[in-house]
Amino acid sequence: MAASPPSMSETGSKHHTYSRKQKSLGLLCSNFLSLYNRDGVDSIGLDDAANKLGVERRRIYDIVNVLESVGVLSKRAKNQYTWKGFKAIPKALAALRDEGLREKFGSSDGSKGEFKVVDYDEETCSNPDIGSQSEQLNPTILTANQCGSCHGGALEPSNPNVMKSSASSKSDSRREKSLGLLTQNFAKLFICSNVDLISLDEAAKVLLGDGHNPLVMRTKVRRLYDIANVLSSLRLIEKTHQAETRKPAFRWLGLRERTEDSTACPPVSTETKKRTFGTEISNISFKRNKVDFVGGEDAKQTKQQVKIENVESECNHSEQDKRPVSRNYQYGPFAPVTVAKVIEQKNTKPVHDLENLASTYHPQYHNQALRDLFDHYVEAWKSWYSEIAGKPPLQQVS
DNA sequence: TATTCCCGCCAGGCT
DNA sequence: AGCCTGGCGGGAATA
Repeated sequence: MAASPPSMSETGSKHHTYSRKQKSLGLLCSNFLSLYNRDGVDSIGLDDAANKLGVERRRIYDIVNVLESVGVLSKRAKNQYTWKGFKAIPKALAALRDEGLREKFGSSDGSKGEFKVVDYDEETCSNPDIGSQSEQLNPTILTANQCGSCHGGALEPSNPNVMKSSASSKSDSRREKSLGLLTQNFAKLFICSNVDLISLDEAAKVLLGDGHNPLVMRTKVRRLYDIANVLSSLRLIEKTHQAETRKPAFRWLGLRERTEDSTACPPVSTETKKRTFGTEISNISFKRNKVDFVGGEDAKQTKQQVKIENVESECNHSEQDKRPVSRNYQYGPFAPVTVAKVIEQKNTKPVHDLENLASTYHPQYHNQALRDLFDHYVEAWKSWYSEIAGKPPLQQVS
């Protein structure tokens, strides 16, 4: 349950303590995005990011890996990443979808919203999975069938059982557990199937196949939390609850929205949602039990329980595609200094870029629904861009 | 009590 | 050898 914000926990009343919310990965990610999502940014140094954000490098790696897996960044060299920006997301997602389909990932079994993770193989790769409780999580079913067709990026041939020849099975094994790959597979759960809502437990099960043991599951779920936090900052997903069970779950937002007019909705104030990442204080490294002297500042987020139920109506955060965090983003006391001035001066991206992109990159889905979906994405982005382009600079909140 | 997820150890790879 | 990466899981904060 992490969903609702308690009210008082982090208020100043807490003289003491450490509040994990202030150091959440999601918040850090939001700050990261705010820091670099602007014109003129091309490369990002990890040290620089760590310094500016006041966190250790280790945390930056987590963020960067997830962002890279959805296209926002790409690695340029050691310690250096290239900022691709949000505009790269549609393409990255489309590629994932395409790839997932090729892998038959998430092919639905006809019935309803269920995904069924492939018995991937069919010809080349035999289904490895499950047998061994040997412990190793069976390399994700998803990746397993990438043999051969896999291409660079985070998607690599994986399952050692399947691709046994590989010399570096060790590093393959490491890679197949990588946060980046897991992120992509997690995203595929949504974009390659009609699943709209899934709990991290379920996601872990799906991603692990059936032969999971509890420890492996637990670890995987922890990672999924990390990923979910970052994706939430990107507003690619949002946290809600499953209707009946009330179990916490994540809903895919993707790039939809705005299609069905959501103009009425208030811009997604990042602060309206429960533990929405990205709204609170920035990260800095205080030890867990150290005094939390920033406490009071962010307290104000009185949140309301997420109204999950009305899922869709949830006004679509028209903002979502408006791109996350960057605008009306709030920093806490440790906000990167450079950000404030920067935020307001970024918003003009030519729509035609999008058009080019759309026309150059128009995957040939065999399935009409998918084609529509792609077009849908593109439209959403176009309107977002044009909207921004026509607006005066935003104001910095706080 | 269960869920969420920060934190930092430490192994593997690279320079 | 030293630095960079990043998997991993303990255990504390939160719900």
